[in-house]
Parts: sequence; structure tokens; C-alpha cells
Amino acid sequence: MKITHKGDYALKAVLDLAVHYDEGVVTIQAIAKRIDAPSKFLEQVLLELKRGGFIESRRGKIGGYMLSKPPQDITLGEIIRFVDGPLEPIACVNKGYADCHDLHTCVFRPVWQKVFQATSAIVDHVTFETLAREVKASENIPTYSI
Amino acid sequence: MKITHKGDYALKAVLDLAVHYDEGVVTIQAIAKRIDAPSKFLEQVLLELKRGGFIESRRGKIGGYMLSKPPQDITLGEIIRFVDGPLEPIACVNKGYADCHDLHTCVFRPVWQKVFQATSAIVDHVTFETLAREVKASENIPTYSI
DNA sequence: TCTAAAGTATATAAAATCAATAGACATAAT
DNA sequence: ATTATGTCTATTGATTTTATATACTTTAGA
Repeated sequence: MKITHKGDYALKAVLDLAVHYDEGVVTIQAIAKRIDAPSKFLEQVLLELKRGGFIESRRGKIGGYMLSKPPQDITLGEIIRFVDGPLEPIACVNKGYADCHDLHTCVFRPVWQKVFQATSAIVDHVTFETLAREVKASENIPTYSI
Repeated sequence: MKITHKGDYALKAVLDLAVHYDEGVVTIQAIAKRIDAPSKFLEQVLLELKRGGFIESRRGKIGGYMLSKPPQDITLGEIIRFVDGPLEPIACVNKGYADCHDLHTCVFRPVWQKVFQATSAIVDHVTFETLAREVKASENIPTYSI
């Protein structure tokens, strides 16, 4: 698994919407500013997430985005897979991979399978409800940083 | 972690050298043919592995490559890291990452840490001795495939 | 000594992916 | 109407990945 900037933005955007889930729609600009992403690039990411059914939008003057489902029904894993592709470290983990010279005797494959399964196990049971709660908790703690 | 073709070639080349560990040096051409890699590209990969201290070479007419250490002393993890870079799914897992807007409150970071640790735990304890033995075992089994 | 077979080194090109920007358009509140 | 928003498509620039090309060095053996 490799998280690109695009994937990173997508995850942070969904998290932002999760944090503001009870407050109606949120604009691209507001999200972009908070997650420190280029707004035009974020635009495309949000559009993609919308087409994937993860978020909904409202157009017009007081438009913006909101989650299609409550935060507890969205996992980190689904967003990553959707935006950055499969979690497998190499394509041969899926059957039907034509480039592998000898699929049956490839001794690396079981290792990649294990990595894939361990990764999935982690990201597929982290929900945005959990993450949003952590954000809110840390926001309430004064930092006293310089 | 993402395995590129280059990384894939490197792993298969090291495995090939592990399988033939007791037979002296092996030529680039022989490796290239067996692992199905472009020989000129493999050349660069082998050179890199040599500079990394993983393999040694002998020049001249009956030249070739061999492992610097016995197969049981080389892990999958070290080769991957050396050729394809860090195992972390995203750079922010390492401290000192400048792009993360708020490192202290980034709630994704612990997740990436877990993925990184799970991945490391798997690939760092697979040695090429184990893999080579598996290859040899499967080579002795008739396949009866068409 | 000559030649052939092998590794060494650097440069370049081709292709793919990633990241970002630009500009025209559609929608809806006021 | 105006303004603030989302929608859509195209394009550009940068980087990485993959591969090829070319010249050079080394060594065994005839």
C-alpha cells in the first residue's frame, strides 16, 4: 500500500466532513484551508469521492459537501482502495496476473498475501467516527506549545 | 510498501543466487533468462545490489555474481528497503516530515505506524534460505501440467 | 598475445504516474 | 442580476519507473 498526496487529501477531507457531520454542508475552500490542500486539486478529489458514493453535494450559493453515510459506516480502507487503488504490495497477489513467470511456484506470493491481509485487517476496521472523535478530543486539549 | 518491477527483479535475482549458492558465480544472462527480466535492466539492478553489499561479482570471461553472505543471513526486508525504499505507506510515519500540517494531532499517523510495523514484522523475518528451500522443493515435484 | 565473454559505467529515451493549474460552465440563494 | 458555490474537461509540469544504448574494463583460455 502506498498513500499518495491525492489519497492523503481524500482521507483528510472525509475526516473533515466527519468532524463536521452534524453541521450541514462544508465548502471546498473551508476543507482546503483546514487540511492544507490546493483547492483546485481537492475539487477533483471531492468529485471523485462523490462519484464513488462516499459524499454528496449541494450546488449553488450555500453549497458544499457532506458525507453520504454516518462516519461510523465509512472505513479508512474503502477510501484508500477507492482513491489509491488496491492494498496489495504487488499486482501478482491477485490471480490472473499475466506478468508472473510462474505463478504456481512463486515463493514470494504467500509473503505478499500476508502483508496484504495484515494491512487490510488494520485499515478496514478503522472508521471515520473513531478518527473524528480523536480529532475532537485533541481539539479540546490546550497545547501550550510555543 | 509498494514493490516495483525493479524491486521484483532484485528479489528474484537474489533468490536465484540463493538457489545456486553452492555453485559459484552466476551470469547476468542466466539470471535474466530464469527470472524473465530484460538483461540490461537487470545489469543495473545487480550493480546496485553489489554497491549495497548484498552481492559480489567476478569479472572476465568466467565472471558472474554470487551472494556476499549465506542466504540465511539475508532477509526479504533488507532487499526491498534497499531497492524500493522505506516500507512506510506514507512519509509522515517518520518524524521530521515537513508536509504534515499538524503532526501532533494527525490521527492517521498511528494507523500508518501499525501498518508499517505489521509489514516489517513479516518481511524482516523471511530469509532467502527459506525461500530457496521452497523453490528447490517445488522443483522436485513433477507438475503434470499441460 | 589475441579474442571472446563477462562485468562496469554513464547517458539517454520512452512510458507511466502524480500533482497541480486553468478555464468554461451549471446551479441556486439573495 | 449578482455572487458564491459545485461540475467538467483539458492541459501542463514534474517525477518516477522502466528500458535501451554505447563505450569501457577485466579475465580466461586458445
